[in-house]
Amino acid sequence: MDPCQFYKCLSDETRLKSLLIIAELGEACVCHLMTALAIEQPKISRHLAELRKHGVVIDDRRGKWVYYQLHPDLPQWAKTVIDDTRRNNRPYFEQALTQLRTL
Amino acid sequence: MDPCQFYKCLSDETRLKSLLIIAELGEACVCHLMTALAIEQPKISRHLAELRKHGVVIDDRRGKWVYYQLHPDLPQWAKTVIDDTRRNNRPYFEQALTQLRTL
DNA sequence: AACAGATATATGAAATTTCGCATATCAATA
DNA sequence: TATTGATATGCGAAATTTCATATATCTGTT
Repeated sequence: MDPCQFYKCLSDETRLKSLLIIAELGEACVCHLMTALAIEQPKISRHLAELRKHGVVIDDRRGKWVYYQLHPDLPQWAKTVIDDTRRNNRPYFEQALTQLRTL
Repeated sequence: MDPCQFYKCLSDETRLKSLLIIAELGEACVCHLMTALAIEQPKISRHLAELRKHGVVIDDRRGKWVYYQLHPDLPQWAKTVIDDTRRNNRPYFEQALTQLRTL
């Protein structure tokens, strides 16, 4: 995992918030992230594809839904970075979590 | 410190390697970074200006040289991210450190 | 097989980032 | 103050990223 490439993955609001939500909940499907972030489906799919392409997440199709999780082989330092960010920036994605609970 | 903005700062090779070198050594001046990374002066200066603009580093002029350090008010989580990256990706910037020692 | 819901991808335009080169600024010293 | 070494910035071109829209794919159901 090239650190610069990893940080490019985190350097977009849609991707970063998606990752933080996925890390917080353990997993999230596309329709959840659409609601949480209030964005269009192609946009979230394209950003998730980017994260998948670089080994940051894996996808898991269950029927019509596709669930995303952090990649289990993500290096420990990268997991630590995500977790550190998640625990210390709650206000950054709190509203997305709140929106998600309306489902 | 907006986490997405912070990661944008880390998402360029010149900026990331500069930051890791600065974190490793405590401080570094522009001419050191030019040698370490083998890049032109205007390029390194512009990237350092970007880091300064977003509160990631501070500059300290001593005579003709300008030394850069991590911003002392950088949030702890951000310092932890940089340090975690530095300790676990030594090969990523090892050659730059080696080049630096030739001075 | 036809259909509907959920997700992925193709494509071209718009926005942003990065770069190279020229030039400006700043500090020490002759 | 003229000069030199070190660093910063202005600017247009090139490269990269992001987006909206349309369309394709995949799955479960009728």
